[in-house]
Amino acid sequence: MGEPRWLDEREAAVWRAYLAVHRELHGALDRQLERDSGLSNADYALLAPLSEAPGGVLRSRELGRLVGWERSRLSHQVARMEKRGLVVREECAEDARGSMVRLTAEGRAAIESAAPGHVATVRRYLFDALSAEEADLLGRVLHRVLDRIAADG
Amino acid sequence: MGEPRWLDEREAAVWRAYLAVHRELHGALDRQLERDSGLSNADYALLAPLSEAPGGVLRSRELGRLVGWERSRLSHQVARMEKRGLVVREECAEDARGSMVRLTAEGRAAIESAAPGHVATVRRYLFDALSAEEADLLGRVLHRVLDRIAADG
DNA sequence: GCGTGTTTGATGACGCGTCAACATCTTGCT
DNA sequence: AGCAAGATGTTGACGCGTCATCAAACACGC
Repeated sequence: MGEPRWLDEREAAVWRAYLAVHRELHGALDRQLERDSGLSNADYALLAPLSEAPGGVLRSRELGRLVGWERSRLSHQVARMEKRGLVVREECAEDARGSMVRLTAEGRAAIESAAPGHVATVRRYLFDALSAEEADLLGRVLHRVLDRIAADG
Repeated sequence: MGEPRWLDEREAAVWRAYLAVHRELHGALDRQLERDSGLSNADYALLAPLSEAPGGVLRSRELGRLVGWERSRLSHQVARMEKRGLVVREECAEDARGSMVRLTAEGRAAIESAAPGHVATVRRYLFDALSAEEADLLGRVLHRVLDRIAADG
């Protein structure tokens, strides 16, 4: 870390644009979800995999793996959602340490009412702005970045 | 919003990769800053423009404009940073409503010690993974997305 | 001058996210 | 069996971010 290579003007502009997109897109999605169905991004992130799981039930660990969250974050979010009746926690039969997270009828109704608008927003702001080739390239670049971060640990 | 066009598998994969990059990159930068200099991403975001401003002073409104934050967020963050001695708030001479945010010596020392490692991390995880052409394309795509979001309001 | 509407900023409440500490259970080694 | 080590989840504290609300001060028309 002796002599850093600073970002040149092009790179700095890309970085600022990335930060701005992060901020604006996250904000827009959050506002759209909240307005249309009273859900947050965090709610949606958990409801989506739960709604696709057989029976609407997932082991907590598996849910965490699917969304890429650590245990504490997941536990807090599930606690908030349980308080609002979107999910319930149940004991895990195979492993007494574990806990199962089950979608309630209310939770399923919420995700089903929220999904179309959410997807439409992602499409309008992101994919409608990209050609198919650009989307593919973006995907490749993103995976490359993920690999580099994962390689460090 | 009657019949939504769902994301196809390629698009869904790109979207998941975007969310993952967002999560991992933000986390990696946050950990690196915290470890190396006791700063957070939010601290860094404010210290950077302040350190480049003449005299290390900026009007609150201007600082908010530079980082793209709303007033409340900025006010909270400046309050936290003032408590830790990184900045001080002063009255604004030209406009009695306003407030000036001034970098302290401690704040300047913090940003100067943090910057090389922060830039190195951004470079290692993002720009070292991209060719120059890819970085340019990414910049164009990001600006297009920003324009679409801004167009909606 | 005097209202009226706008701009600037601060604050409290609440949800989100991380870290450290903890409790409990499983696994595997001896 | 017994014990150490690891896995799974929860909790409390604290920083981050948004929204709604408030207060103070400017701007502008009258």
